[in-house]
Parts: sequence; structure tokens; C-alpha cells
Amino acid sequence: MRYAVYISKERLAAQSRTDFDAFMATCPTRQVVSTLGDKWAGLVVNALAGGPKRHGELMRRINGASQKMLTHTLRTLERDGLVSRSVTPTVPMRVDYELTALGRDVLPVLAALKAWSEAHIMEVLEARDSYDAARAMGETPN
Amino acid sequence: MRYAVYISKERLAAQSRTDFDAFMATCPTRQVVSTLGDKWAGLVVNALAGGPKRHGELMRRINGASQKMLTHTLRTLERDGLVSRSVTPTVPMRVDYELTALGRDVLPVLAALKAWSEAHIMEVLEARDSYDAARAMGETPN
DNA sequence: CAGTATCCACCAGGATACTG
DNA sequence: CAGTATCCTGGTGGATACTG
Repeated sequence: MRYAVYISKERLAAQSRTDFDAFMATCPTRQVVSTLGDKWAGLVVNALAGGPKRHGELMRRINGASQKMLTHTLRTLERDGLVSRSVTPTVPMRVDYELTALGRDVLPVLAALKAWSEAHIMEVLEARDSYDAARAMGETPN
Repeated sequence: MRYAVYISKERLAAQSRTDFDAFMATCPTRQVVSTLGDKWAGLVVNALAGGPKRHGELMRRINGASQKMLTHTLRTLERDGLVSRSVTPTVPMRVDYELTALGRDVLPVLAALKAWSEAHIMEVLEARDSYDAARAMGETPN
């Protein structure tokens, strides 16, 4: 997910429902997944589920994200209307990020994704192991 | 979603639950999303929801995917145990792809994602519009 | 028909250094 | 503190041509 295929909402509204399957470029699901699927977005949204957080808090909480990517992820989420950004112009400045109503609305979906992943990750990993093992030796899938 | 960060299931099992939030590299959700989020995977799984399909059928159905990416997507899904591949060695050969039990199990999650996307895509697009409009003119977020 | 092989463009994302 | 700027890499994914 990672293609910036943005179409106008006018054009989208003009499309028939069946076109969604035919042309993925304009598929709403892909547009959403391309944001939510990007490496850190899910983590950030989850981190913000507990309430507003400052930039630094998120940095410490996410662990592994560079400021660049954290900032970029926050910008994308803000642009998509899932997160709001509020600046307090003190010195040093203070910036708080918070989920919008739309952002809070995604939480259940993310939770469902997370629940499924945790419930089935072992099966997936085992499938990978046996698949890889089969190729490793001379093509004997057993 | 797109980083091949694969860890052994032994190592995963050894981790405490809290580590999942701290180190995304081993986060089950990310592992699953990195497969499902990749450009065509969702479309393919959805296309297979209606029953087994041949390679050519999928090509025509997905519309826009190159054979390379379709094949690659199918291989990844097969490796992850979501799709099974069966070859009939006739001339010309015939290959059928089918969702496994695990694959069918993801459908509800995908459906939830799709439902949310279609329900809220307009809000997202509008948010993008006003965000972009605000930057376009001299920084007047209104 | 169902792939594989090769070449190539693009951009996500990391590292590092600097600013208001 | 919260960013921006720059450089650099590796992987994704498209186009095209070829094979069993």
C-alpha cells in the first residue's frame, strides 16, 4: 500500500459500484489501506487511542520510527482527517496530536485486524516455514 | 506494508505480549498487513472468495495487474497459507487457485475494512481537499 | 496457458545534521 | 521540543520478451 492514487471525490461519486472491482486505482479500500497500511500509521493510531499525545511521547512510544517517518505519518493521517494537530506556541513549542471522530471510528477495524493477526499469526508462520522448507530441498513439498 | 520482516515462530512465541507494541518489526499485525496490504493481495483474495479461479480468470478479473505481480501476489498468499495452488499437467497446463480455510477466515476482516472504506471514503477525500486547499493558498487553514 | 527473466523507474523509509 | 533538509538504500511494481 503505498501508491498515491488520489482521485477527486466528484469523479469517485460518478463511478458505478461495479467499477470498484474493475479498477483498483479508484477503489476506496485501496485508498484507505494505502494510508493505514503504511508501516507506522497503524501503530500511531493505536498509540493515540488512549488520548492526545505529544510528538515526543509518540517517538518514545512507537520505538523504532525515525522522526522523519513519524512526522510524515502524522501529516498523512492529519491530511486524511484521522488525526488533528494542535500547536501551543510556547518556547519551546508544544504540539499535541489527537484522534478525530473519524480517527476514533477506525479503531474497531484496526482492532479486528489486530485480533485476527494475533489469532492466526502462528498458522501463517508455520505455512511459511513449510513452504520455504519445501523449496529449500529439491522441491519435495511432502 | 511492505517489509519482509520475518521472524521465526519460536522467537515470536518467546516474546511477551507487551513487546508487540514496542517493536513493530515483530508485530503480528504488521506481518499480516504487509501481506494483505500489498497492492493486489486484497483484490485477489476477494476475487477468490467466490470459489476457485484459474490464473487467466484472475488476470481478467483484477484488471490492471501485470502477470508478474499477479503471480507474485499469488505466491506470497500461497506461502502465507491463505491460498492453495493446484496444477493439472495437461497441455496446455491448467492451474487453479483456491482459498484455504485460513484464507476464507480473513474474508470477514477484509469485508470490515472494505465496509469502513466505502462508508468513509468521502470524508477522507474531503479532508484531503481542505488540507491541500489550505496549503495551496498562503497557509490560511480557515 | 501459466509462468520466468530482465531491465528500469519510483518512492518508502533510514541516517544524519541543522533550525526556530 | 518539534520539526525541516539532504543524502542514500533497497524493494515494489510496471513493461517487455521469452519458455514448457
